[in-house]
Amino acid sequence: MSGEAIPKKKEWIIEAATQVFAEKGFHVAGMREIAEQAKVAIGTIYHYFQSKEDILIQIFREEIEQRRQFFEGLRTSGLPIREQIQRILEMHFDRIKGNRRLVKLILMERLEPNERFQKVFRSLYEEVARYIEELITEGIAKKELAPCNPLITAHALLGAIEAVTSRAVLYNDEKAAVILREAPQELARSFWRWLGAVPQPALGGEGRSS
Amino acid sequence: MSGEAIPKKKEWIIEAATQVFAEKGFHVAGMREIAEQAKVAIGTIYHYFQSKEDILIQIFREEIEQRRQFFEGLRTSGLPIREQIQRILEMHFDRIKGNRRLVKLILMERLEPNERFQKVFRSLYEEVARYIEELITEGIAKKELAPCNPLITAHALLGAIEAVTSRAVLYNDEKAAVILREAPQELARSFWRWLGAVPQPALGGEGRSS
Amino acid sequence: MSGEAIPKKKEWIIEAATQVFAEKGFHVAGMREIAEQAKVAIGTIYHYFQSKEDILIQIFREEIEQRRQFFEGLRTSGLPIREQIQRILEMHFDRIKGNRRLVKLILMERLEPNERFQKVFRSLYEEVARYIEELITEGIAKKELAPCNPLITAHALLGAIEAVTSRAVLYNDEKAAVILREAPQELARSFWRWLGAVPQPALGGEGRSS
Amino acid sequence: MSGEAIPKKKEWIIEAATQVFAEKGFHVAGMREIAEQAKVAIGTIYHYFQSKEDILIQIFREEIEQRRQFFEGLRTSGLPIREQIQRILEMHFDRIKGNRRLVKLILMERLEPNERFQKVFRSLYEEVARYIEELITEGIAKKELAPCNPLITAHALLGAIEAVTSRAVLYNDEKAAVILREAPQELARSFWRWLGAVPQPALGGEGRSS
DNA sequence: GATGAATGAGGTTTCATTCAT
DNA sequence: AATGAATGAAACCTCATTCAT
Repeated sequence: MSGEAIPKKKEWIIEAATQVFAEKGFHVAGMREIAEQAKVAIGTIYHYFQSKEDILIQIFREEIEQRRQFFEGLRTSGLPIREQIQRILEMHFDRIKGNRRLVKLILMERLEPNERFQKVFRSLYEEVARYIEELITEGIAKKELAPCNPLITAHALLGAIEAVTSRAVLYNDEKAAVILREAPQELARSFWRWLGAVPQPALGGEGRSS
Repeated sequence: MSGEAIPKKKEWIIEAATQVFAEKGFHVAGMREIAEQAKVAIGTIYHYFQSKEDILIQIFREEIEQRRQFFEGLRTSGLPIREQIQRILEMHFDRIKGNRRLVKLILMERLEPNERFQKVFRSLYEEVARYIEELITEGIAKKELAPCNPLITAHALLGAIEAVTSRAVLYNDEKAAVILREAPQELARSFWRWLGAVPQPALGGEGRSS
Repeated sequence: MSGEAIPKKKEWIIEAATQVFAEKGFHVAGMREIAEQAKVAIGTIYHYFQSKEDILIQIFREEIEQRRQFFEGLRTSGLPIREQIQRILEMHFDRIKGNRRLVKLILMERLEPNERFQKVFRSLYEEVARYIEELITEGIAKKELAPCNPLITAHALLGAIEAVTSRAVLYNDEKAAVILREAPQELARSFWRWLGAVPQPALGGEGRSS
Repeated sequence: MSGEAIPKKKEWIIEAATQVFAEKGFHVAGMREIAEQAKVAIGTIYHYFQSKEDILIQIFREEIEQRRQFFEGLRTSGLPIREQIQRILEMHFDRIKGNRRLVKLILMERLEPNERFQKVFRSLYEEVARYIEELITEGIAKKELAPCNPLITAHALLGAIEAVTSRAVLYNDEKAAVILREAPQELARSFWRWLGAVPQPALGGEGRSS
C-alpha cells in the first residue's frame, strides 16, 4: 500500500499545489497554504518533494510526459496530416475538461524565467513545435499542404490553439462555454483552409513588393 | 530638459525595471537590483513610483496606451480588412524590434494573477480581441471573409501572432532571426488563406502599393 | 511543561519585549533587539505574535486583565470605602515591586496615540476611574465621605497614586526607596484627610488589624 | 524684520509640529507632514531646526521657560501657601485653554526615554516637585499645614493636577467641559482639606501598626 | 533664505526550509 | 512516516537628513 502506487498524500499535495499555484501564481503561493489545502503538515511536503520548485517541476513533468506520449503515438500512427491536426486539437480541449486548473497553471508559468522550469518546459514546447514543423514540411512535400514556411506556421498553429484555450480557461463566462463547445471543429476547419493545398487556383501576385 | 517632460531618472528606472523584470520575472526581481541597474538609490524609485507593483503597472499602462491609440487609429482608418490585419502584424513585429525586453516582459507577466495587473492588462486584451471579432464579423457580412466563428477566430488569430512573436523574443537564435524577417509576410499570407472568402477566383490586385 | 500552558519561548519574548520597550520606548525598540534579548530568532517572535504592536497589546491585555479582576474582586468585597482605597494603594505598590519594568512600560506608553493601543488601554482607565467615581458617590451618600465632585476627585486620586508611582519607577535613587517604603501609608492618610467626612469627631478604630 | 523677532516661518513650523506631534506622537509624526501642515518645504524646517528632535526640544524648552518663570514669580511673591497652590492650579488650567495641543503633547511625550528629552524635561519636573516639597515643608514648619511626608505629598499633588488635566485634554467630551469649569475650585478645596492644619481635632490612632 | 529631489541605512515582516520529536 | 516550531536571510519600503539649485 506504500511500496508501489503513488502515495495518497503525495497525490493530495500535487492536487493542492496545482490549485494554489494556479490561483496565486508560483511565487505568491506559500507552502503553508499548500499544506493546509492538502491537509498535511509542511514537513510532510518535504518528504515527497525536495522544494517548492520541485513540486512545480513534478507537475510539469507529469503533464509533459503525457503529452510526449501522445505525440509519440501520433508520430507512429501513420494517420494523414489532417487527421493528426484534428487529434492535437481534441487533445488540447480534452485536457481542459479534465483539469482546468492544471491547464491554467501551465499557461501561467510557462514563461517563468526560472532556469530549471525552462529546462523541463521549453524542451517540450520546442519538441512539439519541431514535430508540427516536420509534419508540415512533410505535408508540403506530399502536396497535401500548400507551400508555406513550416517554422513560422508551426508556431502560429500552436499559438492559435493556445490562445483559444487560454480564453476558455482564464475566464469562466458564457463565451468560454461557447469556445469549449465549438472551438475544436471551428479550428479544424480554419486550419484546413489555412494549410490545405486544395483548390487554390490562381495565387498570382500574392507577394508584396515592400 | 529636466523641468517639464518625464524626469530623466524616472526614465532610467523604467528602463532598468523593464530589463530586470524581463530577466528574472516580476517576483524574483528585487528593488535593490533595479536601483543598481538604474544607478539611483532605492529611495529615488519610491519618489517616482508608489511600489514595485506600480512600476510594472506604469510600464504596462504606457504600452497599453500606445496600443490602444494604434487600434483607435485603425478603427477610424476605413482601411479594408485585409489591410488592417496587415497593419496589426506590422505593429507587432515593429514593437519587437523597438524594445525586445518590453515585449518579453509583457508576454511573461500577462497572466500573473495579481488583481491590479489583471485590471490593466486583461482590459486591453479583451478590447483588442473584441475589435478583431467585430472586424471579422463585418468582413463576413461584406463577403470579404468566409463565414466562421468570429469569437474563436479572433482569439486564434491573436494567438498565432503572439506565439510567433514569443518564439522570436524568448530565444535569440538563428530561427528567431528568420522569424523576424519573414513572419509578417508569411502570416499575412496564411491569414488570408484562412480567412479569405474562398470562391474568389480573381484575386488580382492583391498586392499592396504602400 | 511545554505542551499546555504558555510556551516557554513566548514567555521569554514577553519578558524581553517588556524590558526593551521600557528601556527605549515602543517605537525605538527594534524587533532585532527583542529577539536577541529573548534569545530566539526574529521569526520565532512572529510565530507567537502577529506584529510588534501585537506584543505590546498582549502585554497590556494581561496587565489589564489582572487589574480588572482585582477591581472586580474589590467591587464584590463589600469592604468599607476606606478599606477599598487602602487596597488599591497596596495593589499599585505591590505591582511595582513585582515588575518594575512592566509598570514603567505602562506609564510610558499609556498615552501613545496608536488607535489599537488606546482601545485596549483607555477602556481600562475609564473603567477604573468610573469605579472610583461610583465609590466616592456612594461614600458621600452614606456620609462616609465629605461632599465633593466625584468625577474630578476620582481622577485626582488616581493621578496622585500614579505620579508617586512614576517617581518611584522612573528613577532609582534614594528618594524612590523612601517612596516605596512610605507612600502607601502616607497616601492612605492623605486621602482620608482629603475625602473623609469632616465632622467626624470619633475616628476610633481607624487602624487596621490585617 | 529678520534680525529680532521670531521669524514667521519658524512660528508656523512650531505650530504645525505641535499639532502633528500631539496627534500622532513624536515618532510616528513625519517631517513631510509637518512641512505640509506648516506650508513650508522640508528644507526650510532644517534652516530653523537642527533635527526633528530639536523641534520637540525647542517646544519643550519654551514651555519649560514659561513655567520656570511662573514658579520663580511664585517663589518671590511671598504669597501664603494656600494662595500659591491656588495659583498653580489656575496656571495649569489656563494653559489648557490657551493651547490644548501643546498640553497634550507634553503629557504624551513627557516620559519618552530619549536622553535629550529627559534632560530638558525631567529637570523641570524635578525642580517643580522640589519647589512644592519645600513649600510643604515650610508650611508644616509654620503650622499652616498638617504634618506629612513632603516628598510624597508634592508628587501626589502634582499627579492629581496632571491627571485631571489629562482627562480634560485627551478626551473632548461633556465630562471634559465639566472638569475645565469646576476642577480648579474643586481641587483647591480638596487640597486644602488634604493639607490644611485646620480643625483636625482628634487624629489619634491614625497610624497603622502593620 | 527657500526648495524638494535624492539618499541609503535600517525598519518590520515573510517564508522556504530544517530537524528534534 | 509525520509533524510544526524554529530559523534567519532577504524582501519591500520609510523617512530623517542633505545639498545643488
